[in-house]
Amino acid sequence: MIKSPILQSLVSSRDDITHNQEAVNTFRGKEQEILYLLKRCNDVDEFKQIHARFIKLSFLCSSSFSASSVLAKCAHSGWDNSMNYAASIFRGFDDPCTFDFNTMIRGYVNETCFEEALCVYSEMIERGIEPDHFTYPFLLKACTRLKSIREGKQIHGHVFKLGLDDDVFVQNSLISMYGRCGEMELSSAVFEKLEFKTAASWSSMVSARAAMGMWSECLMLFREMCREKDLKVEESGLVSALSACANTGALNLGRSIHGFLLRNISKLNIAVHTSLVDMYVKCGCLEKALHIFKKMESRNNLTYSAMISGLALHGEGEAALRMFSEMIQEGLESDHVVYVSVLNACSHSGLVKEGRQVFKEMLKEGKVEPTAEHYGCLVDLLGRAGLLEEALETIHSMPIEQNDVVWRSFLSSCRVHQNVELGQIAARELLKLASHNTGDYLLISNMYSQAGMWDDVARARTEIATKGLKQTPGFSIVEVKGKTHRFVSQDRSHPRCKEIYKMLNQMEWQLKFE
DNA sequence: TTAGGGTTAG
Repeated sequence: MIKSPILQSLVSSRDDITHNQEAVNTFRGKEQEILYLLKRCNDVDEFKQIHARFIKLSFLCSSSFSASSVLAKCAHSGWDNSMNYAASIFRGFDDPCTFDFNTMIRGYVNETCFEEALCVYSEMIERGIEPDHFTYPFLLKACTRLKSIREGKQIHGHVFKLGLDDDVFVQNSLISMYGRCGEMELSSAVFEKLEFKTAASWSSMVSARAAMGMWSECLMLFREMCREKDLKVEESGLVSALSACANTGALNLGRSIHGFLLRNISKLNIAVHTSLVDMYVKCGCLEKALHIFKKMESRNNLTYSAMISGLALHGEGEAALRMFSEMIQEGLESDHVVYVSVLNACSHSGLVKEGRQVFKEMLKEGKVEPTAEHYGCLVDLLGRAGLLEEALETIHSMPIEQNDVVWRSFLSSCRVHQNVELGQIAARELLKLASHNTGDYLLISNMYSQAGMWDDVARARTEIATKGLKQTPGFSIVEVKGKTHRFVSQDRSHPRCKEIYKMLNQMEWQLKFE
């Protein structure tokens, strides 16, 4: 029983056709109509049935154009297993053209099957099909995601040989590929050679630095970009810059970008809003972040995880849990990042019961596979609350590999709660996993010194010295009234150092009292 | 058919 009107129309067209020239002519006339219907079809089963009819009819006469269109429709549909089906169509082609190879590469990249995309490209080269300027942006994206710099460089060579190195899309893809693979000099070299630097070229440079966590370089480039005349600054570059502001505490610049966005873009999209929320939250303006969040027309998981982790950062664990409930009520499904944010919020607000419950529900639902991050949060939650035995049991119950972070978190809790016996277990496991980490030896040494075990302190310190390890002091940055202040651990160089440490002592005392 | 964007443990 065929319910679909589209299929009914096709069946009647097939019934009319007989194996003669008249039928062929009829089909030729129908071909465009079939392609039109195929393009409009939104359902995988419907597509498969139409495709089956298409095959039956097309042995009479089919243009490679039609076949390529069918393949493209399938490869870019986003349906479940669409690429498997697309591959079966593709394998049926005797002489796939450049467009067909591009379709397959693009399809695989969109489905995050990057290695498959590279394999299709290899086959393309082996079969002597010449790539074009559409091939490389997709392919370079695959290299970027795989961090395959070796393949990326080889492909750059092909681009050069084929004379496609003057295509602006290919150039920008190269900038992005090199930048995100950590090859900043090569990325800049491609950028500097550009005859016309477009908004996307700048954006590729800025966002690659943001993706690598090079926040100050990112902002430097962003400022340079803003000085360019006749350049229409687009949202993507601004989003990366906002991310850099968030991570460096550059509130003033973040505010300016927000102002620029409001003045120049009529309707801000969800990504821009999310980065604004994140920027305000990380720069200390929780209320402003909440205001933007509440005014948003629609929100997704990324928006919620930014807001939930923001609330956690500000010590608002219960509000973070309420936000999580709202997200579920809004019909969104929690993903692994949101769970990390929620568990983290519980951990930092001492919400042990709630955190346990969230973790239990996550396992019960089974939609999100627990990762080391989730276990890390749970161990941290239990450890901070002094439930060291339960934290240790949690580590032992992990169905995945225990990593250094989990043991470090547990060790830290053992130190805080002065349990040297369990701390020694953690220290042993940690040193097995991550050697040459100065911070770990210091953590171990501090634990022993608190317990007055001076021989063990000396052993840990000797270990640091004999291994020649050096510790980079940690720091935090805050911007107050347009001025950036950096607080480096143990730093005494500030002119008002005495007052700062007096205030810190006072705060510590008050916290202990509370 | 093509480039560039947001969230996450310790």
